[in-house]
Amino acid sequence: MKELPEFDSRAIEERILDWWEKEKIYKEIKKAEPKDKVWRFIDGPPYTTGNVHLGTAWNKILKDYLIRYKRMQGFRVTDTPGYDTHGLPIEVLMEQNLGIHNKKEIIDYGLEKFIDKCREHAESQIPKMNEQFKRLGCTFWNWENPYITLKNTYIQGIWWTLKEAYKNGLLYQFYKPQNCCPRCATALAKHEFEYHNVKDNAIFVKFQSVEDPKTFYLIWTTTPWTLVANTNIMANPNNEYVEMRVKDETWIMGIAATANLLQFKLELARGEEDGFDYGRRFKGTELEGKRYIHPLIDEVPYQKELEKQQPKVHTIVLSSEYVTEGEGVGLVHTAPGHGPEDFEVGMANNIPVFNPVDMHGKYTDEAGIFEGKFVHDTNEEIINILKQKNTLVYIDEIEHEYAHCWRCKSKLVYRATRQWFFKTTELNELMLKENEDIYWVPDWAGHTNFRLWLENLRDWCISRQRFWGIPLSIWTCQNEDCEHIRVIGSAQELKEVAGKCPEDLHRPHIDKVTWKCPKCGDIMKRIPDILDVWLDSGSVMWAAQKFVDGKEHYDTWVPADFILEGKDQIRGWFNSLLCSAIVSSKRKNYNSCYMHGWVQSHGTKMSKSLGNAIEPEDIIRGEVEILTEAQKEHLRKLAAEQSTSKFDKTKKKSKKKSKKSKKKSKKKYIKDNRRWSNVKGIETFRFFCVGGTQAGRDLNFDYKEYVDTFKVLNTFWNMYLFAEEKMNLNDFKPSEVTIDYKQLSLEDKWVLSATNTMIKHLTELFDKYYLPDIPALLQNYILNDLSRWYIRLIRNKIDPNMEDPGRFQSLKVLWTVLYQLVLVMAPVNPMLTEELYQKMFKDDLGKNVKKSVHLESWPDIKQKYVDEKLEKEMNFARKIIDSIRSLKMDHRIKLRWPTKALYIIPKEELDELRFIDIIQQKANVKEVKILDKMPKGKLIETEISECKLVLDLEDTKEIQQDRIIKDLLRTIQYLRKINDFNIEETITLQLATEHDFVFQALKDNEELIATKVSAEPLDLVNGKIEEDKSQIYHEFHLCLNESCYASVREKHAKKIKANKKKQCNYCKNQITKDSLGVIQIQFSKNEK
RNA sequence: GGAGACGUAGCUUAAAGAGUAAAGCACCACCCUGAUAAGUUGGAGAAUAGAAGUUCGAGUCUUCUCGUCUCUACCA
Repeated sequence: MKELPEFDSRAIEERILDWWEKEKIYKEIKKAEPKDKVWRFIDGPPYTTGNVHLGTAWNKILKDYLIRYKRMQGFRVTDTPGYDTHGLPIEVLMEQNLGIHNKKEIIDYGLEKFIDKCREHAESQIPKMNEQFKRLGCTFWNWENPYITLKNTYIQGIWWTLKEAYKNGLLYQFYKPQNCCPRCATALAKHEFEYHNVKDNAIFVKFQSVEDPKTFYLIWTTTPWTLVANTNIMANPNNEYVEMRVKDETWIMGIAATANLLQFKLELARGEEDGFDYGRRFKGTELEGKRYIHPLIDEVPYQKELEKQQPKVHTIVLSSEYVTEGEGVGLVHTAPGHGPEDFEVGMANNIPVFNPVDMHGKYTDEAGIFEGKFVHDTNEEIINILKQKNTLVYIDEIEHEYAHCWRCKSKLVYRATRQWFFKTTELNELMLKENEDIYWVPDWAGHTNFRLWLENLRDWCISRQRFWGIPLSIWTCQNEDCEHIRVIGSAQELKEVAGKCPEDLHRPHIDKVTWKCPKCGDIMKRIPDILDVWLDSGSVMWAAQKFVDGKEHYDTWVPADFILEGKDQIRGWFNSLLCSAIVSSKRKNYNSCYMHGWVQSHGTKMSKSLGNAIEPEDIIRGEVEILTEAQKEHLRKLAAEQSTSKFDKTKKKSKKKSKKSKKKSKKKYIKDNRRWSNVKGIETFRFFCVGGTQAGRDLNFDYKEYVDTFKVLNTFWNMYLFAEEKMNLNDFKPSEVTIDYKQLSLEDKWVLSATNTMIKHLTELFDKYYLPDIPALLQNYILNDLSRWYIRLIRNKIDPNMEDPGRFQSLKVLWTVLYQLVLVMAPVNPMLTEELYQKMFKDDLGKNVKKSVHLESWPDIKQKYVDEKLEKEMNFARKIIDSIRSLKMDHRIKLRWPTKALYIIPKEELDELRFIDIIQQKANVKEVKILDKMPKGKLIETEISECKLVLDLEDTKEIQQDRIIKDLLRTIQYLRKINDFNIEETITLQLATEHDFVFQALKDNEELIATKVSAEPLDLVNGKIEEDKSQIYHEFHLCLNESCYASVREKHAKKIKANKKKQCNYCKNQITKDSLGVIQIQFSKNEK
């Protein structure tokens, strides 16, 4: 057994991490893992941002728990971490770095150069992140060989998905409106939308009737720019419409909308000449086929072309589905190029899809005078034109949620484009069915949240018009009439078909691969699109599985036993995983799934712009900002403001405010640095973050709570320090003592039982993946069962001076339970437990010893030690002790003062009471008796549910002496302590008193005193001594009334000496100068 | 617009099925203490966001209101 260091978590962690590295422990772990028994875990790949924030840390730590646990349970664990490397985030970052603003500039810069930059960036972030993850204690992962989505092998795995989906008839191309990001110039899928509140102008416009120039149709829109592409008006065949007289015109609108628009918005009076009147009412069906004049027909000449192409253009069409009564004006402006519903109705009526907007959100030449303008900037111009034409009826301001790009936060534009889709709607039922079979923690994550998401799933748009991503392996014939399509499933296949395949499968190299169409002889070219990044990680199950049977062979993939991610992955990874698996293989690819929430700080989301982000390094360095309640409140307000103002340019004031507060909160400070200066390192966070919240809920990183956790680990560590010290003092050799169960004391038996029970519960929690309950269970065991109870019980016994014959058995039991605890704590706190294992246990484990605690197995539950009855009895004993302490306190009897007897009077039959000794010791009574009726005497009593508890306060000489000696001992110990005497240092002690009874008490307990305070020699004086200034001198006072002998506190003694009256706490009599006894204490340190 | 939540002491969280509203931290007092930034006992502190209903009985079930959050949408 080696000496343990003081608890400095950070220093210990760093030393252990080095040691693991140096000793190559990970290699040994992999070597020791079995071949067959596999626990298949798949890591959801974080994006290569280069920075591991607290949420990512939490995520990895939770995973690390289970990896370590399952390993101890004898599984081979798939521990390959992953990195997501493709997609817009890096492209956007590279654009910023290069000072580029759009796609065209990227092409000008050079596609190859740009993609190389992206790759370079992604690859450069990985080693950084590896190190950050390792520092969290997530060390024994396959960091040297993570799966990375940009690798060729990985890309081929995705190609396999595409090919399988195509074979299954689930990959198709379609032309329809999609939300597109104008800045990134690509289509986006629905999991890439971010909704934010924006203010827009909503306008009421009147469309002139062709049949009657004084008749107008009223429509309402929040996106004036889509009027350019308007082709129709929709009416609900079942709704009621009305011909309103408005001044000298006839306006046609839904009856439900009239009052709102005319009376309240336009403030017209009913019946007045310049007001309005109700006219003929009729059903929507009557409106079908009515022609109107497009309000921008002069500005957008192409509209005339459309009319020629299809006479139904610029007429009213019917839709009962998409026109509701309550909203707008009952007639709906329809632009099939700019809205899915418009598109659908357009298709049903054979209306051409007019989309005069390009990928960048700019009007094309088909938009006439608007050509080249950005759509969101054109709203105002269009409004002005409409005003001039006198067709604008009213402008309203409306606040609504609008979709933005998840990456660059641009407002999206709905426009028709040709995209590739997975036909996930067709497989919806299968997905729901497969989802039912997934074991979710918490249950509602899967069976409510994810189910709802799946129920609303639409076809997945997988194509993106970007550069940095996996190229779609789809080649089409350039001859438009031919329509030949070839989907490629691997590099090998490409080589066979095209005769060549580039080294690097990314763009632009892959774009150069072409071949002759086998059907028509024209050229087969790859479509220029790349894939939605989400498909990258969705295919990990087979794409990361590089070789099976020595070659790429994807369709043998095995579902993951377990995955674990945050709640944002409902729409993200959980979704893309299941979709990819169903589309390619029609089965699910994960069997159980744990979902956690987000890390919050001070009740709000952590964000850099709010200045409340806490990084793992802050925690490791112990520099976490503590906010006052007022500051927290301010933060919450700020967060609320920011979420609305971010996308609303009108609120500039609040932005300024937030800058100010940023400055304020940037200053990191620690409240009472001295007190918490040890709260450093990551182990406290590892313990805290799992139990900090329930599964699926957000983790509120509250500093106080976090520090609370530190106290648990501090006690945990000190417990080992204490045990190690006692074992060494006793010259105890664990390997030389075997536990003889029959010989054990009851408390030893109890702690063995309690330990095994705890391990049993713990194992159940781990197996059910109820992670958040784990720390609470450990904490309760560490604090309540070991530190505050068992160790206290055996403290006297294992004191080497007491030479108790049972002490070696107890020490062995202590050693055993502490060893078990190290094992079960190893997944939670891998570094601290490693230190303990190395220093305290390794030398005594004999031939079973392992090089590292992480090569050990999870402890078996020793059923022979489990004694439920004993545990119950102990609980009962503790209950009695608590009640007695409370009773003594009520009567101002110090616990230190012994009492003659405790009588237990049962209400009904009691179970056996085997812990009489412990009750006697802890309640400090001379004897415990079980009686069936109240005895007589000087008694006080209390009651618990099982029995009556009675204390007999009758004094004996022994009790009186004890009252003096116990308090005296404590006083001397205290004096030693405050004067910085070490435990092993001895003193020369003089005790003097003039009072005979007190002197006799000292005399009778001479040996005890000498031992307890290490006095060699001890000199007892029956009389007075002179104070020696060179020594430590103290006067101990006591009450001499009626043989009370209770100690009197120093401040009270002073008052009594000054002739003030004071009542004795114990005997309640007045103490005067005469009845105040004194013991003079004088001592000095002995030279060695 | 739709859906899912959430609101319990100053703070952080508990309370299957309806049955006296817990615990930890913080606070106050007393006690204890030679492993412990530890511990004991007690105190103070919540009409469980508000209102109504069902019930012998509601933090728990129902409805509404207020507040907070998340997800989602074809807001024309």
